Amino acid sequence: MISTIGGQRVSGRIVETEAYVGPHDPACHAFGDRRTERTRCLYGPPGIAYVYFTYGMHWCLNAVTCREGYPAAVLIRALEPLDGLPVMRRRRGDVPDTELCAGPGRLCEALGITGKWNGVPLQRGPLRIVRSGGGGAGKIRVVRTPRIGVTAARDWPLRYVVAQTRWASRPSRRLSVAR
DNA sequence: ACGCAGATTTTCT
DNA sequence: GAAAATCTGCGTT
Repeated sequence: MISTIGGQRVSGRIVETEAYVGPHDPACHAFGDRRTERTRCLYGPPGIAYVYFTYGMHWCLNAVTCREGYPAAVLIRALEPLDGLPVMRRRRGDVPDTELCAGPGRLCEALGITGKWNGVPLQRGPLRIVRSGGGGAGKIRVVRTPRIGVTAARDWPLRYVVAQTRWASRPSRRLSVAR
């Protein structure tokens, strides 16, 4: 994905995501069909950003999926930094490369994402998610684990991590193979 | 390398 | 008023 927020181009390859699926997912913000100001974009058309604030200091980016009216989204949890590492470091501080975008709050800070970008389209504009550019997508192995920081529905593993990547928010040791 | 607690504020009960 | 889709720093092993 690519961010040109603030006139600075930075990009990275998505290596870790989590799914939050509908009003019957106990971990979903819209569990129990909660239509509130915060979850408004979750119910919107697919392909837009759902950005929320949590733990008093962190922003998290989701891509809204499924159909309009059905609250579902994919949380972007980690990126392999590709372009604009100096810009990321300026925003994140002088941390090791592996910690620049490893975690939903971290990657939002590295990309300059705040609540201001809630509801923007992700196909065009300053925040874009594009198909992997020739990086051998389709050949990669993806593993599946329980979602992080989620106590509800631990038996419903909806976290997806590129196998053996060093860029995830935590190591993916021995895990079941997805898909 | 690992575990724990503190930070900090939005959102909803 | 409590909990939260987290991160960091500091303590101990």
